[in-house]
Amino acid sequence: MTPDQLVQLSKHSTRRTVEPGTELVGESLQTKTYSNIISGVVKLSKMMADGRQQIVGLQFAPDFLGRPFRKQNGVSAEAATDVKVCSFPKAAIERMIGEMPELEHKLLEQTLTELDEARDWMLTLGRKTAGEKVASFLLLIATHAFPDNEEDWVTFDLPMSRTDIADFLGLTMETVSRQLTKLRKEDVIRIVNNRHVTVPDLARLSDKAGF
Amino acid sequence: MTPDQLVQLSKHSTRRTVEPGTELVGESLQTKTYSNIISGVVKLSKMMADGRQQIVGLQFAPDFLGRPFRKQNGVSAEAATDVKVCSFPKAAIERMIGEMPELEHKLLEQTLTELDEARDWMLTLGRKTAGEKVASFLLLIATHAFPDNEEDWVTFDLPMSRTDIADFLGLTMETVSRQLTKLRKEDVIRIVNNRHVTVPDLARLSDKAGF
DNA sequence: TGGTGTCTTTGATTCGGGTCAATCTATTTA
DNA sequence: TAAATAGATTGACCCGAATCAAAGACACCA
Repeated sequence: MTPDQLVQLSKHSTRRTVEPGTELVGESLQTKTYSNIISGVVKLSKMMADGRQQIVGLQFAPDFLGRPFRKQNGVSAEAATDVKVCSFPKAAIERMIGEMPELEHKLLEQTLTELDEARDWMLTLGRKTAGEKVASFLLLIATHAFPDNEEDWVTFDLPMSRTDIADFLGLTMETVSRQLTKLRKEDVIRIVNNRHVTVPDLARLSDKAGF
Repeated sequence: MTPDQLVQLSKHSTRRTVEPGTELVGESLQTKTYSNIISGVVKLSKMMADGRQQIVGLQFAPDFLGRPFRKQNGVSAEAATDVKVCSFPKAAIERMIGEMPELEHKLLEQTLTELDEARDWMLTLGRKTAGEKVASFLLLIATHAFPDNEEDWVTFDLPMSRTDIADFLGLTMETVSRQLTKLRKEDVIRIVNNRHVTVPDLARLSDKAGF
């Protein structure tokens, strides 16, 4: 959004910081607010009746969180890391959208981006091997953590646990762990402290991801 | 869209009917037009360098086809059945969107619907078994073919081949065939002529799909 | 200092779906 | 009517990832 729009919005806004695991949008509960992510990572997930879970998207700052004009379609949003959000009442947003067409346009742009990302991920889920999936995940985090990184290497913290990664990739925890070990042994990545990852050569990781 | 909007659009439109297999939006080629699907089914797919393919969405009448304000993100669109489309030049649409905010709103609505469907499918791809995947596919076609069917049974034609179904479900042709046979033996479905399917009890199919 | 719980890694085994190959069924063509 | 072709089914076997189980690593706290 433009600074102008943000100023307008901030009049009705409340800020808060939440811990990993906090439910931001309940699966069925009617949320009365929309939010902007200031910092941190939010995971969107769906669950089957028997408990099988699939993470269907990750949202990074400065994404918008919430569904104007829609009930939530069985998706729940939960903080993956510490997350700072800025929330406004549903009514305020919907009124503002009516007044400012650009706002709706921005929303369309973000939704189209999310749709593209969802479809990319469908290819990953449906057609890639476990090794390619894990590499794809690392690449996704690497590029989103530093969107305009120009170097051929990166270093970053994984925003989630092995179990969450598995739920994002349609694998088990054990398989994720084994594939990470494999990438580590091939020196495609280095890991310290289970969470901190260094990728010395992004092109090599990209190869492993199937591109 | 409203009849009014459609009349406006039709002034610049051209209609055509294409055969199954026709490429409607090339993966990289800059398409100059947007289209409305009048009838038929269009499949959207992504392909990896080595030929692995994933169908990432199906579009039915009266969906809109094309990406305003966007380059195509490596997705190609191809007629699955005979398809009637109504196309307009890119410039005409983008001008009209500027003039009529409702049009952009409609577009946002459709995009949100597609996003929900994509995320539902991610759960199917990532977490369901082969049997559940095939049942989910049949259910998807059944509900889209007759969106406001009130009966507990349906009968319809599959809009695509076993290979296409496999590419949609992240399976092989052979596995799709085996699972269809299994459902047939359990009398969850009946198939004549490879394409024509009857579902005598939608609730039972729904169970098989994992709901 | 040691204990407790959580997360991760590693190992052994199993199994669902893939691969390869043969057969069947329809439709088209001669 | 037969031959050719394309799509679908079925069978035998194999492999990648799941499952089950144990051990390691680390933080937190008594």
